Amino acid sequence: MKSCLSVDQIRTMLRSKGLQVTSQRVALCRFVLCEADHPTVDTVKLWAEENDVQVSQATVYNTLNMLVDAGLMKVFRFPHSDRMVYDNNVHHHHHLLDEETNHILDLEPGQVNFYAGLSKEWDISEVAVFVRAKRRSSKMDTARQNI
Amino acid sequence: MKSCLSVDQIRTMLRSKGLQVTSQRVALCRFVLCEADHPTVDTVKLWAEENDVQVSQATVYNTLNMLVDAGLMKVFRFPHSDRMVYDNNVHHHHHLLDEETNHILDLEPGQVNFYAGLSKEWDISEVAVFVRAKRRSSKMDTARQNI
DNA sequence: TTACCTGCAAACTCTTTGCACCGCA
DNA sequence: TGCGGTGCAAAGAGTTTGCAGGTAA
Repeated sequence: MKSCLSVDQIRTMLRSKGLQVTSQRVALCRFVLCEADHPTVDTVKLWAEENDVQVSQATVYNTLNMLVDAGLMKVFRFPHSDRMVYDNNVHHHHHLLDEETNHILDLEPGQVNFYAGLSKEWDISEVAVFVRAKRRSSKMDTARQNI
Repeated sequence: MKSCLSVDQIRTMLRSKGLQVTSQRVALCRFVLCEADHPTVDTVKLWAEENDVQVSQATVYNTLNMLVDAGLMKVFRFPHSDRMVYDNNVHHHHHLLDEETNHILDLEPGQVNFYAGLSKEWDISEVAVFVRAKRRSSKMDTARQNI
């Protein structure tokens, strides 16, 4: 999760991308670029209602998709859900689903080592790894698994 | 892709799962369990129309979901599409999307080696790997990549 | 002032469900 | 004949779009 951005930083960021600054956009950006963790449209709409940010569902969709188009967020469709999931981590990474809380955690590429025995005729452009797991204890270590 | 099943084999298979045998089910099973390659409901409905198999869209959905419930197929939701994708390979495996044809190919677990540097507190229950790739030549070899 | 953003509602897409009819056993 | 499968249509869920009015620059 990124450290929180000020309103001015958000305004500057939007302008630098050629996007108009509106109160709804600033409010949503502060939430989805800083506070929120893999939000869906529902999460964002609910947050807005609870924080007296007046915004319609359509504007939530439009704003999130605008941020994706501007390269400030990514959007994913995961196997466990039929909702679009937005992510303020725009770098290449993978995902882990905590099966108990249904929360998504980012896995940095360095945490995942992958070897594909593919024919060289295949030019891999992207690999997406989605791990489902449950927490069991707190010992730090690494685990090797064949999948 | 499995070798094709006879009508009698399909009837026997359905009965052994306690499922009633109907002409629509036999026809759809022959297609989705043998011929079809990662079909969606649309693919199946289109095939039915082109092959004079009279079946409604609802029955296609119901039949495919019945086969999934019976353990004869799996269903996936992939990142590149908002459609359910059905698969007659019910064993654990991964997927490769041919970005040019949009076809899905199965990757057997042995083709994919995966090492996750997770804390031991995580008990991994499933790993799904989704590879996007383009074909480039025909030399057989293996490729190592960090993801 | 003008371009474009917002809110609302309706449209759209994909999937599921309800119900009368029909077919398998 | 009876259970349950089928077809049709409608309902649901999630997302996108069209348009009138409002706001930023």
